[in-house]
Amino acid sequence: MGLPAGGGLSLFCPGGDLGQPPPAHMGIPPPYQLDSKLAAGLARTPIYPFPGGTYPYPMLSPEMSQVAASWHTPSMYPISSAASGFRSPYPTSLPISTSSLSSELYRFSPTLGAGLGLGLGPALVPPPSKTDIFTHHSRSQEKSSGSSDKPSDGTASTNNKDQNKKPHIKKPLNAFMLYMKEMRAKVVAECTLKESAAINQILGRRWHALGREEQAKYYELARRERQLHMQLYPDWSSRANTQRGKKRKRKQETTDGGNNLKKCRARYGLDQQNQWCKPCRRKKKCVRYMEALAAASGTVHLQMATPQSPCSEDEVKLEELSDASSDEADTPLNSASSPGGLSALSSLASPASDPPPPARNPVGTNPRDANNPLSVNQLTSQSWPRAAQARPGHEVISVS
DNA sequence: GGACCTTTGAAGGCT
DNA sequence: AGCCTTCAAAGGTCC
Repeated sequence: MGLPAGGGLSLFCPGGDLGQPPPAHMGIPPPYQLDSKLAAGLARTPIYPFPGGTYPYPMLSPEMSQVAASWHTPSMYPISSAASGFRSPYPTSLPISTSSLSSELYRFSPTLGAGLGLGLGPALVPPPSKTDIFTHHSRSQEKSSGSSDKPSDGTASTNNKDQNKKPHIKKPLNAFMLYMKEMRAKVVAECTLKESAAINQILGRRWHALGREEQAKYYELARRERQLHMQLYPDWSSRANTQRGKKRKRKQETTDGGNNLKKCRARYGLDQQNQWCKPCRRKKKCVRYMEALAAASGTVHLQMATPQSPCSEDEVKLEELSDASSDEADTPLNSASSPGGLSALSSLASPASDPPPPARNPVGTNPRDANNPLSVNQLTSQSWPRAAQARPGHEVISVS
């Protein structure tokens, strides 16, 4: 990678000195610093030409808010009808007390967001899209429930059908999902990107670049989302979704130890597809990774790097990972300029699935990271969190 | 038609 | 208690 490793670019999460830390559940990360590698990674991807790796457009710009607000007038969000085209997250045929819940249905109400002082209400209620036109359960539900035949039709009949079929009640959106929904269109428009995977990477970075206050808004919205969801579906639990017979993803069905991650993509990124193995180019199982797994033979010795700083530890981890992959490819993962490296770094610098307390230690100094002896799974999971997520079998990176 | 990718966060299960 | 897994959204891509 010919990218400058340095550049002196460091990204600081603003708002580090906010007087009122958000609730622990909000998972607001502490001010984090991305090292030069990550900075380079942020700036690297030619398909995401953000100057300096940062997104040049402000969050929730007035135009955006106005445009978004114009999408929904109060009449557009009848709770009992999705015929307006607004994508209701909840089956509209449910007995919802609009009087009691109207203030809670911020996703249905353009005013609640503003009432919260969040300025996000409109953004959470984007105009209907082709897949977004019917319900919160636009895709998988339509797929699973077969209700996609007439998504834009009146909801009453369709919902009755869904009710008969015990419609799939989706999880409430978390803060990041809300943020994604709001910002995706902008990113798509500005980057002329359409692939969600790439867009989500950008959104993930931008999410971390958000200030605490900005993130707090989304956490608050997510919290209300959950509250509303609980009110609407008191008996619902996320487990119900997993038990509804919904088809598991293929990667989870595989019995290859869950080690079917597309490693080349993660390691080399979209801009280095020439480094990918052939199966990866065809979105198949990564043979390199499978070979590495076979070579690893299940014994791994990942030594915990002495965390001098989050960045240095990230670098060490990346070097370890690059060492682990050195037998698979010529280009190690030391530049962090690939989405994989960036992903790893970005995830390392993120609260990820471990929402930190407001005063959470930086990655690597977190008691969970340093004080506790890390298992291989832990370390690999931290190094490649999403990869670990996609690997039920907890793939092991051989470093020894 | 469905899985996959990719992101973060929430929740539940498991150890 | 802590870790792990799954699923939320999105749309292009591949099989």
